[in-house]
Amino acid sequence: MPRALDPGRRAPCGAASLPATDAGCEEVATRFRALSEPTRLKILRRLARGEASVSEVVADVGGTQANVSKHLAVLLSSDIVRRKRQGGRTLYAIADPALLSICSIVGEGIERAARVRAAEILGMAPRP
Amino acid sequence: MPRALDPGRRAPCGAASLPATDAGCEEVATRFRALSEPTRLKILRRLARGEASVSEVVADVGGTQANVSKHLAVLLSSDIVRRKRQGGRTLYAIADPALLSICSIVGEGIERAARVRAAEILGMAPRP
DNA sequence: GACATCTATCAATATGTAGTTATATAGTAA
DNA sequence: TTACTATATAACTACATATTGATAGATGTC
Repeated sequence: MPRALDPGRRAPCGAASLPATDAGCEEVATRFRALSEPTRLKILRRLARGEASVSEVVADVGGTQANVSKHLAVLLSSDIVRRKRQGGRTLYAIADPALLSICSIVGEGIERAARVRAAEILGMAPRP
Repeated sequence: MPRALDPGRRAPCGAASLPATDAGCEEVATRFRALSEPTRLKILRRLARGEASVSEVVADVGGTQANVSKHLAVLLSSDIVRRKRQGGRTLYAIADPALLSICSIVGEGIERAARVRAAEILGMAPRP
């Protein structure tokens, strides 16, 4: 049984938290791993503008068709994108709009960390 | 110059979105990669309960001290945790509370996908 | 039918990284 | 000083995966 039925169970309190179980940690880690490749983020950036076929993604992202197709398969198996056949083509689209919020939060965190680091370099708070 | 000053630039519209530049994609991917290991999520789950020394994290997460220390170094280099020396120990703490929201969103997405998959298995909509 | 296009997958290589063991470094206590 | 504890790092193995090229399968067109 490769997938648990209660993969993302979290702490009972209403606040945001990390997965409470080890199995939940593994499921969440798997999804983060799907988002941990620059090429896949570029693919998602293209799909954020609307559903697209594989060749359209290739034209936008670059690289070989085989590589893009495999990355799309990874995103599909993680339920990050969905696909449907349209004639001879396969149209991919983002399945979970919450992904965009996630990437925004991460981007903001990077900006904040960069500001902190810049302030340290400028002498406001020397590194311990 | 290993780090850009504007790593997470996003689209001008107020809505959440993916990084606009390729460099931004790589920075965001690096941070997602730091979150893509179950052991590191377990470490963060421990740190979410409060700052802790390396040996305390080892006692909670398991594994060898060397491995936990290396994972903490990965989280530190991604600005996900911060550390300070206290006598002979090193105390680690979560640097960016937004991480908890991110993990919650991912966990909810997994739950939603599991519900959809369960509904498909129960015959409501056979897989294409 | 033959042919072209689009997509998925296979095989092979190269790179990255998690884990272990052993060791080095730093701080504390005697 | 020596001894002990806590943490970081180096060397190594093993495994996962990103990438490419070749190819197979499916669909549409002639």
